[in-house]
Amino acid sequence: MDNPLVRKLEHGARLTDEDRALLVRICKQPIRVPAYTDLIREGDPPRNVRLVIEGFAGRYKVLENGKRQIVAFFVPGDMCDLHVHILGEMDHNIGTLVDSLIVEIEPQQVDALIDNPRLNRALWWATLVDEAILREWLVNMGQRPASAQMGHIFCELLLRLQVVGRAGPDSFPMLLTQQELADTMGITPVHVNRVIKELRELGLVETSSRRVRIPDIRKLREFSGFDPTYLHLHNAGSRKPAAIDEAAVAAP
Amino acid sequence: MDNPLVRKLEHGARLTDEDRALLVRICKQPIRVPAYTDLIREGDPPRNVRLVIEGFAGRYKVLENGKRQIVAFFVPGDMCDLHVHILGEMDHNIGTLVDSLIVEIEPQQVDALIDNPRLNRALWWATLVDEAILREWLVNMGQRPASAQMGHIFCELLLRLQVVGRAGPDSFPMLLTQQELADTMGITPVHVNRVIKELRELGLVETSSRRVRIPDIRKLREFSGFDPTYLHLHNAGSRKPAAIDEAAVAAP
DNA sequence: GTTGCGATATAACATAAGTTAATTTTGACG
DNA sequence: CGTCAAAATTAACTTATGTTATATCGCAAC
Repeated sequence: MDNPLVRKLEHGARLTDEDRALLVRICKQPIRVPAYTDLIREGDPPRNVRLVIEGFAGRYKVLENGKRQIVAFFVPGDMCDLHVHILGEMDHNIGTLVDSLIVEIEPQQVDALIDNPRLNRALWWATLVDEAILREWLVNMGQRPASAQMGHIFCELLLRLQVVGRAGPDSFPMLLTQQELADTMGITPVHVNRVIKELRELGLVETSSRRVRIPDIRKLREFSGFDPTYLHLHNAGSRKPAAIDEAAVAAP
Repeated sequence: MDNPLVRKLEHGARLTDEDRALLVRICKQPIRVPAYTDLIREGDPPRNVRLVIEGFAGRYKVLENGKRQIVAFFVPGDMCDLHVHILGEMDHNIGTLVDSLIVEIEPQQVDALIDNPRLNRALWWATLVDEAILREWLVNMGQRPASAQMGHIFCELLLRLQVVGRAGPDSFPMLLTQQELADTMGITPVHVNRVIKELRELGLVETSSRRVRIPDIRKLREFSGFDPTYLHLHNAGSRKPAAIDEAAVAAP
């Protein structure tokens, strides 16, 4: 089972084979979307729900002065709010950051999902985790120096990508440019570069081409103040899927 | 009708008199809670849902080094996540910031709410708006200088308090200390003070004791980049309650 | 393999915000 | 009305991050 949506939602509820089959059915026929393509823009009426199958996308807002803030990442298995249609107007953009495979979920498919109590629970879990991530990003920006903030983002990405089988035990593909990391962290690209250099010199991360390796996740977690509790991967209502490096999720 | 929950949710869905009566019934017998009292702590299993009737509360996280980040305000009419119980463990604290009146909502009351389609829609609306506020705070911290960030927070508070009838046409009670504003903005209290001084000198805000007055909301909005769209107060599925100063919500 | 361009890297300098430490104001209480 | 502690204010100095500019790298297209 390599469906990222199934892999992710296993953490939110105990699913049956039928539940999984329904999820897999929904992921049929993803659309190929090039990098830097907006799926939906600020001001639009919310259309279909989008799900990332492969690739990388982000939510972002652009200010009057042209500055951009990325407020969330979408990795495989992540979808935008199931209930956006309740809001009359998008207040932010969602766009791909790399070439991606995207599924459009139609309203009646959404209904099929939320009419299923286990899937409904799993989807609520995903919503609550998305909010928790937003809160943690706020803590990250508000209280941590840029170096720790950078390390924290790397820890989070490693774990989230491991959950859906898109990362190795100590490394993950880094498809974002330093400019995009800067727009995520609220700092300049020059400073992103300085800070990555610092992490490299401290032996906390290694960067080869398009990949980040974390030789000792415990050290980087300590350095960054990363506590994975907020990702709620050890949820009571779920089984505990394997394939996540235990050091990455262990209680501090 | 002075029930803040009803006033708020009118913006999320068209309610019937019965819906309102149910909401009012739920708000019976609030508990008096002194300032600086935690309602729930990080690590706790989520208990009852909490609703603020009067006063002011906040969500916050505390770091190892003692630093605190406030990640959300609760004004009258705001409640914490209806479905927290899905998560096994709180990943943040919720506590009062001033003397408050709080309602504890029991699970069967929560069920009564979400079994009502209009209220369910209104509560989903509130959830989505809470997320939108988090995103806007992230933009605020990441991309705006502290002075604009401060102004933005004042604009948001004025509007949110007006919605529930707790603010005048151009002013609202400021019950937070500068330390608390600092913990919200991710800056030091000294800098909060500098920045408020700047806003005062620019004629953008006036502070008398325990109150913020905004003589020209248009100017402060412009200065702060505040666009109230993210609060989704002009929602298609709702009526448009009066009592909000139109300059505060008007499209930019 | 060369070319070209975006991404990364680095340097030198500028500034917003942090730190520490007084001083003054405010408001609760006797 | 006077006392006191917490909050607000201000000053002087330090530092993290921003700005601008230039140089190098890496990879895709030829």
